[in-house]
Amino acid sequence: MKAREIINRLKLIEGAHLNIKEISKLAQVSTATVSNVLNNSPKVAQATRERVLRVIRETQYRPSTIAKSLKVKRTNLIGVISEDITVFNTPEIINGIDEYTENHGFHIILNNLRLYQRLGNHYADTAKYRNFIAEAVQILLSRQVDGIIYIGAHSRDISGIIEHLPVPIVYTYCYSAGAEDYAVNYDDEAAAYDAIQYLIDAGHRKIGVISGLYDSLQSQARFKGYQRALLDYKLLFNPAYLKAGDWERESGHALGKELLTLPDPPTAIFAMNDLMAGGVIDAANELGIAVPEGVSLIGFDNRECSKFFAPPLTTMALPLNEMGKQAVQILMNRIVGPQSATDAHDDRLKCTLVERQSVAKRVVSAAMPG
Amino acid sequence: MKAREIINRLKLIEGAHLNIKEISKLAQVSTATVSNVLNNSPKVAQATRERVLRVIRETQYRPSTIAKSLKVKRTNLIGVISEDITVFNTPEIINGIDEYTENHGFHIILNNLRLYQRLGNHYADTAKYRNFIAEAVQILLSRQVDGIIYIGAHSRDISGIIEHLPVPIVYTYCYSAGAEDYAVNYDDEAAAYDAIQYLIDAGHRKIGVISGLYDSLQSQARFKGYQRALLDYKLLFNPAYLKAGDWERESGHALGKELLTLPDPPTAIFAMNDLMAGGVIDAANELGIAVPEGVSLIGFDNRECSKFFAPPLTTMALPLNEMGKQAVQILMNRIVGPQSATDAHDDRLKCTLVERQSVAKRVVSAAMPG
DNA sequence: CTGAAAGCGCTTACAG
DNA sequence: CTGAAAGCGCTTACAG
Repeated sequence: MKAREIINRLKLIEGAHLNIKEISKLAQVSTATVSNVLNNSPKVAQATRERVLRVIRETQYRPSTIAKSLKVKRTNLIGVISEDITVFNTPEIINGIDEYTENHGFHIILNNLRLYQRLGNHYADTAKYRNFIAEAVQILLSRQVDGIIYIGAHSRDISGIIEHLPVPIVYTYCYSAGAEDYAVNYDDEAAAYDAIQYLIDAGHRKIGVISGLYDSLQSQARFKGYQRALLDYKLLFNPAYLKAGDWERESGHALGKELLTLPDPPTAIFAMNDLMAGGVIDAANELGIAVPEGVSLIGFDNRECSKFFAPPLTTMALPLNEMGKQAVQILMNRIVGPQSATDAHDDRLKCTLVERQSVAKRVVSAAMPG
Repeated sequence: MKAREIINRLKLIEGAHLNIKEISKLAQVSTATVSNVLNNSPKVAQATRERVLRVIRETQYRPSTIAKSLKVKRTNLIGVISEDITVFNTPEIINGIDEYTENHGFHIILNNLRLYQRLGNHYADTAKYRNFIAEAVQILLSRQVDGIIYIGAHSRDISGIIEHLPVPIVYTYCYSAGAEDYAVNYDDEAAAYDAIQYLIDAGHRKIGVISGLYDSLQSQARFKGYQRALLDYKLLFNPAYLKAGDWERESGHALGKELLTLPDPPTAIFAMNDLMAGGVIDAANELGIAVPEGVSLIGFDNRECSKFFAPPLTTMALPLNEMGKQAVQILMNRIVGPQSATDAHDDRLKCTLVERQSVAKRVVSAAMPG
């Protein structure tokens, strides 16, 4: 068989890739026909198609995506810029992106900014920052990506850092307020509301809060959710129950202690992240107060470690996977049709409570609403 | 100015990319010359170079990597296949890869197998497994990657799963015993040796061990390191001090209890991962034994949660970042010169102990060696 | 030092 | 239904 011969000869050449021309010769058709069967064009006769397919199979021919991309001006490649892939949120978001792209013939080219590693705690050093991002964007563009997803290391506004782009971009785990920008995040306010509601449903009326850095977007939004829940359930806001932390475990420890040693201490505490919730557990242990019997506790983030706390922490899980999926979905809509108007510019996905063992039910007088 | 006019006209076209031909016209040279300045060829006159450079700057021209790749048959793209990016080891390894590639003009195209998500606890289901991997490899090859890095989700032998490839591949966080294969991992035996040595140096003579699954490569290698340290320090191996766990926290709890309730209990325990070390802490708490005063404890992996244990856990840190760097370095050596013979086929990097607060010093009689 | 031309491996009107 | 040919945006001998 002639084909076999040629194949065998080609196999001898180290790492030889066949091209469409060689396939067309082996199948005795034109390259156009090979291309047509490759792309499932209906206009090729069944017999011809089968002949070509057989040659492709036998030669294990793999068409060059590169060459195709050059011609069709579409790479089916999306650039993912992550501020820092070692931050807990990022891998899951990438996982979500990847799941979607894989099912749609797209692939990811990753550009990891390594912000924490390079900037340490000066990750807010905007000048360097801008440069890193601009570079990453240029690199991705020269690779002809069809679109870009930008994954923040923590929620904040990065409006105006990335200038007008020839391809669509969507932000996730960060905000951008430009009129044309799309961002997908989770709904901090609703999540806080749900957490408080859960505590109220469990019979708690005196609910302390340890916030993150007071001026952060998240702290503000979550505080709003807290207030709204109080309002809806006709509970009084007691300012003594509100403590502003800094996201670190130690602040949960210190502020937890303050809360728990109040003359009329809260029966439940909402810590705005799991780390600070861990600090509250430390404080409770020191004071000989059992969690959840003495004080109930609810965290935020569903960090891996939270399930190893003693007791395992009830906490709000972030919809990380979904954020990735949603981001890439919006991006792909914009790639195919730039004006698919149905997508939200500022999408906020729901968090879900994961119930573990840090919240206890309290009996409450029947007169209470809710 | 003529250039300006043309540029402005071009800017009007939505998302228009300039190409080398247009640049050559604007600079009044041939495309060959533009290409030469782009590639820093020395054979272009200074004046010409500057003229071209200026046009490039003014137009913000970005050469197409795609087109270049097609011509030079090199994409400077390396394919990264991760078994599961949400597993704790993977992001750091990718971080290391990325750091190296970025400095060498290479980029990463990521293919995440999502094994845990798709196979659940059946991640050893080799049939499906093989398929996923084979697919990923084909996809990466059709994208013309110059090489592949395969990141395992846990150390194990995956020899023979990936067949002969037209591009080099290096494995990390898993083994492949093929004669032509390269793998980079960490040195389990040395790490265990170092951990035990550390305990011995701190004055411990009765050292318990909780291994992972007994038949895993890691457990075996680490057990060897344990034995060797005992031997070197002339300590007797007491079989009662060896317990085989299953990597889960609960087994650390149960086996820790067994160890601590022995008639002559160990004064220190080496748990082969942080999760089981956490279980030992649980056991100690239940028995009213303080860590490290009552029993010293050392873990393995330096998982993020280990620093939140009470007390913060002393543990072996995995050289994840370095593994990524080393893997890509070997890969790049093989890409440029397939026969760079100096690289180890089975590279094992050193772990480093991170000292926290779970190990206490013990006074030991002067007669003891070491 | 510079340019004309061929070619990388595909796709896509277009003609037949 | 099939094929010849042009072209995507680069690079690279080669000639001058």
